[in-house]
Amino acid sequence: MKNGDTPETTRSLTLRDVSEASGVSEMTVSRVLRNRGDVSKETRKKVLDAAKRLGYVPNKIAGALASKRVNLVAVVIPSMSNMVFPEVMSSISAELEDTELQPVVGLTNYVPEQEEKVLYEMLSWRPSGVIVAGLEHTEASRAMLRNAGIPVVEIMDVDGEPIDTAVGISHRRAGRMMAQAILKAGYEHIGFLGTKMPLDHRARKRFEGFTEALAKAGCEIEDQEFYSGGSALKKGREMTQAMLERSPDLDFLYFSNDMIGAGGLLYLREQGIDIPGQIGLAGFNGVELLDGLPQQLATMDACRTEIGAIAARIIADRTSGQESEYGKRVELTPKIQYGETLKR
Amino acid sequence: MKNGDTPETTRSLTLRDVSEASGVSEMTVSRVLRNRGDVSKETRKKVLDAAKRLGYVPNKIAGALASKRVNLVAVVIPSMSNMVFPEVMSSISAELEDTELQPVVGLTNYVPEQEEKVLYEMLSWRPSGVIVAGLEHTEASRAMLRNAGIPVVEIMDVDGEPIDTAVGISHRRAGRMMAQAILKAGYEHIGFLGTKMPLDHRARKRFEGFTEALAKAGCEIEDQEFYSGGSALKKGREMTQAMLERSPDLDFLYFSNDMIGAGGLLYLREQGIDIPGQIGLAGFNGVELLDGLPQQLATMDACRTEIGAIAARIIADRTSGQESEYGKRVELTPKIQYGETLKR
DNA sequence: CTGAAAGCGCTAACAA
DNA sequence: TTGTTAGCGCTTTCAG
Repeated sequence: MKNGDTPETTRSLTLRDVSEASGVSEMTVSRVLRNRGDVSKETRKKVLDAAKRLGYVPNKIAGALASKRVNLVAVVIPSMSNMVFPEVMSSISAELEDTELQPVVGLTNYVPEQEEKVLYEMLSWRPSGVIVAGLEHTEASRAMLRNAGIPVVEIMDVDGEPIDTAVGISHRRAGRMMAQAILKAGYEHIGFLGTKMPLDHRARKRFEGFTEALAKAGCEIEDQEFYSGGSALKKGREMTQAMLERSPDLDFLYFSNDMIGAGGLLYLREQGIDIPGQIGLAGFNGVELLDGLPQQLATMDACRTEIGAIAARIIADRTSGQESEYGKRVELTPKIQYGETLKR
Repeated sequence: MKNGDTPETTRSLTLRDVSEASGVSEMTVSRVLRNRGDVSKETRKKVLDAAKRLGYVPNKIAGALASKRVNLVAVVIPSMSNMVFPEVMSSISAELEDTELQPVVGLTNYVPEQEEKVLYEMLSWRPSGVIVAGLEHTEASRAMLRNAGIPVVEIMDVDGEPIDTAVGISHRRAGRMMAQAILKAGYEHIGFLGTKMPLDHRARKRFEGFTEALAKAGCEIEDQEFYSGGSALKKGREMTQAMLERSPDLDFLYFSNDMIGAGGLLYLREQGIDIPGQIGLAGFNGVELLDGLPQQLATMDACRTEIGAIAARIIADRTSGQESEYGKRVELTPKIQYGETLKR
């Protein structure tokens, strides 16, 4: 003991070190550190003191191997750049806050093969559950998830067959709802502006639902334009300008997300165009950002916060062996927010 | 074998299962699966086939314990709600892409005690390195990090004493630079609008640098206002309105972030105020979002992308035993973007 | 209330 | 090129 308490070596401290420093068996030290079983007040104190003095940090790797319990929840999402996903992450984190569980993120960039790799990677840590965005996966991914023997919650979308449990909204229905609202308001010449992302299935489904509902009313999209990359706000501006120069008769623009919608809104106002009289606008997502624009953009809430919370809750419940109050498919209902750019 | 290949049990497959299924020793199976050592083509194939057929997913917990190597990098940041952090995350992820390393995030909500907890939690997984936002930590956190025996990179800020390595900008200097640019442009009556976050040390330092540089020129902030929560764009509007009603003589507003700056900008334009003639504006962060506003807001790039990339590189280099090209303190230089709201 | 023994699933190090 | 033997640091289980 004469050379002090600071370990000069690079080797991490072990239970054994604490055991020796406190004169208590490893087993009891372990019990104290995990608050398990009965330990006398004195031994408890001895152990805690020693652990703190040495700066002991337990090794979860070893713990997990021995106990076969890993308190991690794998969360697999496309990206961090689309504000939507950090937001679900936040709500998952919040919901898991007062459980033992800890979320761990993996990114797929919307590429199925990358998703497969990430899932493999994450499953090899034997997490307690998986939350993954979307219902579309490679067959290998589905097999992995099915065989993992842990709860799997697919989020954001319910249009499809879940592996285990799905929590989200129907994007097809969301598209349909918006189409109906637009038609009901009397708009007839509709343009669509979106992202060029064949692998964004939710955007695709919204688009399909949208055109389908229009078709049912004998209406058709008269112009459309897709972008990729760059500042969404700016793209919204540019695309709106381009589209209106090309198709000046349009009286409504449906944007696949709020940011490009906001860009279009700013542009049209600058042109002195009357919104929603001359042209109506709508976006999608209901991002908080919209509060503060000169005019409130019509949009539709994607229920991201509830989705994250419910998904996390399902994993937490199933992990702790509780009967979950949710079924195999939890469909939330997005609400249209008319804002000030869509007549009622 | 007659009951098929799909495991009905909940127990995960082990190396041993693959070993038995392929008639090759566990050790060799392990070698094949990790591409280590020489293995004959045939055995390799046998093993790979068996592994794929069974759907074997290696157990990294056991692997890590045995090899004492964990390819995780702990990334500890305040939150996901401030776009800035998902952005650094993205660049860390990208930089780590073609290494063995995998980032794992932990959130602190700007609370030092929570940071301490998160660090403890993460360190207990024995990661290969830690990237943590900021230089301010509890003494216990610093001790943990110091004793962890792994590379620790503190990011976003260099104003202070790093535990190991710091990569970022000097926010004090950033504040000073902006003050100088504003004075040089001839503005004299300056208001400050920011977030009410005593624990956001970077914002605080910018503010300090800002007022310090003003003071040196015999100038003083004439009004200030702080907000918390809500839509930043909207808050920017409201605060700007409130401040100008209170202090109509101001000729410059310095916002602590771009979103509230954008709110202010939109509001002032609606009021028909001449920017930057009558009033100048500046924000901070250089978020891409700004492209697309009716007028380009003056701001200052916080170098987030480079910071993430460099931090990740440092960890990757040190982990692979390479000599890193970076020193103990990497100070990047933010550049003022004058945009169209600050006279030159 | 405390301790001793066994082993989680894998890999390092050595042997064949 | 392949296999064998010991653990990695902890927890489970069972005995005191």
